[in-house]
Amino acid sequence: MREAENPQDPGGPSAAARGSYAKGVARRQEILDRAIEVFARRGSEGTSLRAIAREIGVSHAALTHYFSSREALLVEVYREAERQTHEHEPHDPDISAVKVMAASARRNHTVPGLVQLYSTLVATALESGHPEATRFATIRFAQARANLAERVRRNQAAGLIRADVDPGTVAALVIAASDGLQSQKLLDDAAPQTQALMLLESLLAPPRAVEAPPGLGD
Amino acid sequence: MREAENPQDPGGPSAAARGSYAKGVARRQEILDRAIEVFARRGSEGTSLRAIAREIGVSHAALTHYFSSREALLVEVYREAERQTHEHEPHDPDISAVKVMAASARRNHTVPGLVQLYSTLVATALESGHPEATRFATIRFAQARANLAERVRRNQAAGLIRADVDPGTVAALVIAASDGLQSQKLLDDAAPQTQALMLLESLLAPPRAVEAPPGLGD
DNA sequence: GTCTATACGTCGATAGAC
DNA sequence: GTCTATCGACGTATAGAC
Repeated sequence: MREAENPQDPGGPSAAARGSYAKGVARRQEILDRAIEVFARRGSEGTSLRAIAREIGVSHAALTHYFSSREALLVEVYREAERQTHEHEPHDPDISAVKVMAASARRNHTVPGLVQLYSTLVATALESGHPEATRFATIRFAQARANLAERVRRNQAAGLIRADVDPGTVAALVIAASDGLQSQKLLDDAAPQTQALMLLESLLAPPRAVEAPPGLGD
Repeated sequence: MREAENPQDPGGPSAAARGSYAKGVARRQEILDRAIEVFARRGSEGTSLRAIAREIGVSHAALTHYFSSREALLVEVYREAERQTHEHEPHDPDISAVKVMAASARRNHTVPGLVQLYSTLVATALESGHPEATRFATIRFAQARANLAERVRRNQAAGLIRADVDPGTVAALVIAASDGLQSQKLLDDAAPQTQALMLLESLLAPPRAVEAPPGLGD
């Protein structure tokens, strides 16, 4: 998803392997880590390039040496924060698609500012003229749908999800529900986020498990 | 989903609140109408206070005479645009909750920039320090959930929706799915927005209609 | 390669003249 | 009621120090 078109955008692991950028990569990583803290601590008041730089103790211009724009930095901050919270994840291939998204939502909720940042990035991506956010969100949705659809197929083979639904459609629905519920929950803590996801899970279960006692259906 | 609680006032200046300045109210409405056009025509490049004012032909300071802040103007523009697209709506009380949201989504999609504006407002509302956007989004979600839950109850009484699901939870799920799918669709026109909503509709239908051939179940 | 200093144009908000 | 003027903060761009 990234290409190293210029020296300030190492992106991939190959940049570190080159050796001469080792310090720069480390510094870049440090900036990212500090930026995540700033986001968590200051929320929407820490999102400006100058505010982040101020808290880190460098000039705002220095940040543009490592990130091509504020938007690119925001995208990287989100990616890194999410990577860190997801990295010690058990990934059982037979957990249901809804449960995977619910667990992801629960983890995201533990990082202050992360859901807000995600929401901002998606909103930015919808506007024209913001190629970095747009690329981020487009790729993210495409990957999420593909991964989740594959999981739905496995779930169907395992009898966890009814067989008469299209995996790609289920994936889009589950992602939309999870995203939308996270926003509702943030605005109103009483919003039934978990219940709604559990409801979706039960609706997607094979019919006999939900509505008829065993031995009657077939 | 829609409400017409107070079309000309929330957060607004004293002119509208006092009600005695008919010309001021008319001017305010004119500004709103022109602003909607600007949004549709210029998208994300027309959202600044100064850009809107430039297109309308006044100074940006003039806009702050009618709207307490850019954010308040944006909220009013969204409300007004939605009101205009929803106003000749048939509102059959027995249309399913999902169909209502699907129809709303379809209408919103016909107004350029409207979904983007909504997404921006919600993202802004999630950040602290933006009381006008936060109030807008909070009220909107609360009202939408209440209205939709009531509709779900009617749908259940009419046998359109299975009786063993909680109306409030269904409402939150349907709203989240609809919102999330609109974003996905805007980023990738191939996203199965309609199919996913139809899938949700069918999953919410009473079980016997979906999963067992007649004469077997009961 | 890393970073500071500086400048440019735009932004939302506000004060005060007419 | 609307303007002009001005403020501080923003993202971006560039020159050049080390």
